[in-house]
Amino acid sequence: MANRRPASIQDVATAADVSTATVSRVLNSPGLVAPATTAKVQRAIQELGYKPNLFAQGLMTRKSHVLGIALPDIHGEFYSELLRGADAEARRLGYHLLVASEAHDAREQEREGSLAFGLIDGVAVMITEPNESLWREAMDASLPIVVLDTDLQARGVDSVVVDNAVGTRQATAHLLESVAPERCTFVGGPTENFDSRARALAFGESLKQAGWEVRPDQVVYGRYSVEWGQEWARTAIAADRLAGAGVLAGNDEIAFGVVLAAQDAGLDVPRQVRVVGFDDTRLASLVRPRISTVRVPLAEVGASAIRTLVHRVENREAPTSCVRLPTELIIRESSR
Amino acid sequence: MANRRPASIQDVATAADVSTATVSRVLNSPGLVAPATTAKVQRAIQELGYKPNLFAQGLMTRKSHVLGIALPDIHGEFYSELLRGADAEARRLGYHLLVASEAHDAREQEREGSLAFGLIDGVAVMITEPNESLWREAMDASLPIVVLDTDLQARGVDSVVVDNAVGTRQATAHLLESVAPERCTFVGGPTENFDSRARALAFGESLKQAGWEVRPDQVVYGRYSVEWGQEWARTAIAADRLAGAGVLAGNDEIAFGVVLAAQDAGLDVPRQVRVVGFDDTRLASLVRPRISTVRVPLAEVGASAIRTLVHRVENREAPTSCVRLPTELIIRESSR
DNA sequence: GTGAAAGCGCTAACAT
DNA sequence: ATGTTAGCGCTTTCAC
Repeated sequence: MANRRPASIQDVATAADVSTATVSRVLNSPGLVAPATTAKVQRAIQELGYKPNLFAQGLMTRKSHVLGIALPDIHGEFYSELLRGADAEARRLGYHLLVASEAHDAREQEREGSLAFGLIDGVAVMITEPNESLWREAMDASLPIVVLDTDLQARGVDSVVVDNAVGTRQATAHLLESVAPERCTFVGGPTENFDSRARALAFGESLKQAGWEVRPDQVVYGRYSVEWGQEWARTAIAADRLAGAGVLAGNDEIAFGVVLAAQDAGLDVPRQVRVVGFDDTRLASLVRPRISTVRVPLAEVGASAIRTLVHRVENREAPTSCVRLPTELIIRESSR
Repeated sequence: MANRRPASIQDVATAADVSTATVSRVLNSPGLVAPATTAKVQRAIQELGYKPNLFAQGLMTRKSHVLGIALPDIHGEFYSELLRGADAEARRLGYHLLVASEAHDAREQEREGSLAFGLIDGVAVMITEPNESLWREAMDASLPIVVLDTDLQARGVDSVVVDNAVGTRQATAHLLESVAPERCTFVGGPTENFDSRARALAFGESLKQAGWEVRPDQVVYGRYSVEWGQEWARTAIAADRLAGAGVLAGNDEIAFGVVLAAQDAGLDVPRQVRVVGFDDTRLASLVRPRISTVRVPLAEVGASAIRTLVHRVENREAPTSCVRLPTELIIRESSR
């Protein structure tokens, strides 16, 4: 408990009766040093409980093995799952993860730099809406960067995106099996949100292919919340347009909101209203009726981001990449 | 874009025609330097876009302003909310957060040290079950540490815990208003889990005060999952013991599982079965019937942990503290 | 009020 | 195969 200053490389060198360079070599380029010496050094390291000082190491190598990840929010199934995937992958690759949710104080960040730039080797930032601030900062710092949710490959930035189109098309087609195109609606999240727009677009195209030109009220935007789903559903009920309708929601929460409102109005799901969500979060499979949804491999998105970032960090000159992750319709009780 | 090596303190000193010491003072002890000089230096800093190198800084000061947080898992409403609170508070206090979920590879960790010890100024670790490994490592590193969910104040470790007893008593009393003590059951999480045990204990005591000595089958342990709730409820139904019963669940997921199983068996909640959950996660207020629950201030737990940790970091000699956060019964539809 | 100089602990040439 | 040495960029005495 009477803890002294931790052992330095010099202490080890002295104890093993070699130079600090040799100790360093044993750690960083084994094979460059004779087996006998290595053994001596290892023993000294063991005995002294030596751990390299990461600051000194970073000062020389300019690497910290810490990666930043900036998310719009850190909360909820969605981000939480993404973060889990990122964390696991980072660990697997020998890196640590520094988190930052942008939500908390937009201006505070501007001032100080939300992530410990200078300390991290690279950063994964999720950009769900047009918003230059953070990634510009990163570019300025010429820090390795990968963006989530936006394809910036053309601008020379590694990207990881979700293939919203495929899943949306599957879901829409599925809805069209039992609902006429003019009775289908996409109830999305925020207008500005990239995913929202991409899903809305694919939804519209699918209807068009089915020979129907979408009316404006068939694609609506709101928020990613249960409340918004309920809100929309209530107005639809008021206009007597929910019974017999098919709904593709922007995420599972919205879908659940629609289900709730429908049930409150005495409408049976799926018999009278068919609902499909998006993301395949836990909520969708927990509630009754279980909600059909377009599965998004959230953990894999996080993992891919980290994998891409690490590759960039260790290989600054590699060509810019864009990983596109698949989505897939999961049919449950809410739509059949 | 043709980014050169970032400006160093030396560059600034040269540009401002002062010594590096002065630049350092301007940054770290303003007031020690003349206004005119300060201005000159500030300008140079501005023009060169100078940012102190955190490694060099850390090497001298032995502080990184990075805090570690180790959670059993990073996923789900519970941890996610806790993490959110921690992140916000850390940012507020000028620190960054390095996350680590212990779940992923117990042995991997052992080898390399899961958190970047040596890089972080302190660590908050959540200990939900007896498990020495991580916190022992931290103690060895004589790193400031705060534990969550376990009161280790007596052992000289700052702690942040939740007052399970109060909420549990409230919940039990509430159940007893409409259910006989012999018909009440606590359906907990893992046996080893500290919260589980504390809640079970308080549950037992409450019944005792109501004049009833709990039977062994009135306190059961399992997992923190919907499935476990269903599982337990099904066996209770099979034994015809669920109708007319009151259930205090170890968390909201278990509670929801019980509700689901009850409904599947044609039992009405709350009329025939009264259910109270724990934690007050989003799930509890989303589903129907809305689930009564004992609210745990998760975000505040995270925030408190960080606050305590920062205090310890900046004040190593302060007396050991234990923050006890209140819990509170929230009555919703599932129990009235 | 400011400068000179000594490290913090490490890695990476360059010698040997 | 190993030792010597020169920094990496910063803070902090100690002089002036």
